[in-house]
Amino acid sequence: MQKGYENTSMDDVAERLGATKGRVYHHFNSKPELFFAVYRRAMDMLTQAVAPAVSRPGLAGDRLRDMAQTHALTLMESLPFQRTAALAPDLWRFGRAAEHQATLSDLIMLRDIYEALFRRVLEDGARDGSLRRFPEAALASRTLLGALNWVAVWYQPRPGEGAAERRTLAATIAETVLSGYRA
Amino acid sequence: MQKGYENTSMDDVAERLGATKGRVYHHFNSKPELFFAVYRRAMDMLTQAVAPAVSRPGLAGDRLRDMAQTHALTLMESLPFQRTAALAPDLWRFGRAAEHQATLSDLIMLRDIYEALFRRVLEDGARDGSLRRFPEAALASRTLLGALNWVAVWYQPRPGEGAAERRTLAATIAETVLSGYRA
DNA sequence: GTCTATAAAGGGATAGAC
DNA sequence: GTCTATCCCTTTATAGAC
Repeated sequence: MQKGYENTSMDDVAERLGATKGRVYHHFNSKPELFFAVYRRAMDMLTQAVAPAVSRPGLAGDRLRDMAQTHALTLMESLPFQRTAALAPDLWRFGRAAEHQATLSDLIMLRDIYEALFRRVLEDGARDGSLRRFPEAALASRTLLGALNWVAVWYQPRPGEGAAERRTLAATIAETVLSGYRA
Repeated sequence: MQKGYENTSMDDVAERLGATKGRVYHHFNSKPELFFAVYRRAMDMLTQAVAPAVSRPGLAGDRLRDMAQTHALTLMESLPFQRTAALAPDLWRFGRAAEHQATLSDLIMLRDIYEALFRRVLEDGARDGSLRRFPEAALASRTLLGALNWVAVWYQPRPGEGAAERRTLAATIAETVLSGYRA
């Protein structure tokens, strides 16, 4: 999170653990695999937090607001994982080595599945009338997730900030994005 | 744009030019300075394209829509610069070396000034009634720019796409973001 | 499971010829 | 202004002791 993937050496990782590289390499075969584990966990946390709202009964507009709010909140509460993942949106840059292809496809699938949750609710909303009807749901879900994911980059906990403040912030973000900027 | 900053060697850059490193180093003192030049040009293109709409007469809501649309269009039409810049939002990761501090502060200032253009119009809109009133204009401008900048990551020209299609896409994006997702 | 020591490779940067 | 040749450091990864 602090220096980015490329500028963090395995020695840096070990030092943070108060150990040496041997320990790290005992648990992770390579530096990319360590990153992949971080990325996967970031996605897992998001999916587990957000999925319940997808299929809950009620208007799609309300579900989408809950999803957006939960997404923002989860970013804030697992920031080291989420910022690391958010700063590497170009996952394919690892793709040169054939050994990583399978893992990469898997992670990209996780991300696609996650984005599809939002697309689905957007489409639900077009049907039940609680959300606008977009010519391309993919475009709408991308701008929505773009606004939300950017939180992982700029968010920094304020001194003394607690869970309640974070929830309020997440709610404000969700409300802003869902309702737009026009009066 | 293709491999990211860290995974692109100076030899790669030279090869793309059909030359060798000597040529590159004749024009840029170091790899970071080459990146800084790319980043600066990306910001300059955005600022020059968007600034006119900021102080134009008319409702802030209309100006903000033009700004958003122009921003998205500029991202698409100068994608190699913009994606490179967008994939390095954590500029401070270059900051270890004292020699770069001045340049970095300068670039971060450019980015802040640019974001301030959006904040200013958001505040204009709160006054003239064409935009919502936000408790924190900074938060609103960030989610707005998050949605827009994400375009630089996912956008890929479609086969045969022309300037007209791009303008339409940019307009749709701006409209989506400004008006929100609710019906 | 963790350490020390070291191998092996890559890539940023420079010197000097042309 | 560009090229060739090379230096040198960083960093990934492994071997083998404990």
